[in-house]
Amino acid sequence: MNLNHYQGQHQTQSPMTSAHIAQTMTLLYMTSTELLQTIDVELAKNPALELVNERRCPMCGRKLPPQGPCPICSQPKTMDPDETIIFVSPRDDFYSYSGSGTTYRDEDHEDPFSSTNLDLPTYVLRQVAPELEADEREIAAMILTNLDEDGFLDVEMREICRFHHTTPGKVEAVLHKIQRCDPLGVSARNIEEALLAQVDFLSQSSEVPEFTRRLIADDFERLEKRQYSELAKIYNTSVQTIQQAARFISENLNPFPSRTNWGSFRQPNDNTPEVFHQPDILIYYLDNKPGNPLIIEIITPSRGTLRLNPLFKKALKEQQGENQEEWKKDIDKASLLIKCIQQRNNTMRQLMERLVSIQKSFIIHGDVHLEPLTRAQIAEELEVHESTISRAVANKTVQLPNKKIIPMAMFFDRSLAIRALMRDIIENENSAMNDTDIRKQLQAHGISVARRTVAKYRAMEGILPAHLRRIEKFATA
DNA sequence: CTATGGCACGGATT
DNA sequence: AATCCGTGCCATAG
Repeated sequence: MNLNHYQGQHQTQSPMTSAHIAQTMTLLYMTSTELLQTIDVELAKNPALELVNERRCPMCGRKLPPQGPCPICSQPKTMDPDETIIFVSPRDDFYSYSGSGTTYRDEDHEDPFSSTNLDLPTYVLRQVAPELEADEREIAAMILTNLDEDGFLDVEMREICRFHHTTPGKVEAVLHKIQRCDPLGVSARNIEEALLAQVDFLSQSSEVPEFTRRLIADDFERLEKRQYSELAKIYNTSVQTIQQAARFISENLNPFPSRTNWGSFRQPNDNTPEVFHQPDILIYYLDNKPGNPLIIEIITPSRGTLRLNPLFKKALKEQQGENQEEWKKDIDKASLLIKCIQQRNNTMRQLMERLVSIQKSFIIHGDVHLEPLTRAQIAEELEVHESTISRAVANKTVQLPNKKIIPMAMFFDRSLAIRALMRDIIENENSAMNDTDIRKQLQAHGISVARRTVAKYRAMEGILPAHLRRIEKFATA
């Protein structure tokens, strides 16, 4: 409520312009990682914008200690488990909070933000350089300057060899070392290579399911097409084993590692499995104790507080130079950005407030409890345009109390609950049921879907058809 | 003959 | 306007 004071001031002073709306839309569409990059770019080229080394709560404006969220806004008033606390949290420990570990190595204790100040080639070169001989460094430099926007190698091996008068073997060796840097898999020649680098790294510290490496290396095409039963035959193993590996791959590996910190906006039409590393929103129990109130933390990237540079403003007033027009523009742009970021935070907060209150039991108890919900419904309740909600949801990810990172769009999945229920039914079946039987079971739970739809859901969940399940589950019965 | 997957259509959603 | 999703119809494998 005090928030409205804070925001209202700005809004009444200068009414919405079309530029304002346009920028709010763009910012809303961005994930917190992308927002961070945008702010960095803007800081670099706009002298009117200033980053002061002082953290302030984005909601109430209070000064904050160097670490952590606003102690007032994030403080629950009661310990009532029905209470939820929502706050916008300025964070700079971008790499550590998601806990995924795939893209960040502990070895380099550099300031995590060194990566955002450097460009990708320099950042990677600094990591490998100590391990390389002088001639190898030149090769590494050539490799790193020939990366495409996704961090993939965009030059033929032959060309590198010719240029440096060296053997493919030597280039391979350098390439291999580079690929083991952060972001893991950078400079790969294809997705498979990037994934393999990550598998190798993960298998040092944790268990990786059987066949994972071989699947990526030898049968990536079939894997992408999800031909699990075929693969099972080739590897002479059960379909479950293959599915486990596939699941591991899509949950833990990132086909475009360089996008996590560097890449430009992602293409939504990828058919490659999506992987999420840096959530935009965290949901957890207070003190991580189930039963405690839920905490909703909306991440906004910051290393300090953005504001208009007061010196710059003063200089503008005093000096009547010919640059005045330019400077005026800079100031307008800077204040616009600041305002739009506030608006973005505000919208996200309102959205999450509704979303959590509707889907609370999904968050706590799992997939089966997801309420059917459309973006349009939320838009109506919040009295904003549908497209606003669409943008706010698009590309965002949420970390649930069980540490799973899911796309925010999952809150609007119409069939998730049904599919989860279907899973349950099939897991507890006494004999392999065909799709028609499953349909009947679902109907008993008050859900009526067509037989054909059951088949589709089964396929989505990677569950085998009845006659194959008979063999897998009820062997020779 | 039965169970399932492919294709395509239409309505809902974004 | 574009995309997603549930469904019906039909071919085919078992």
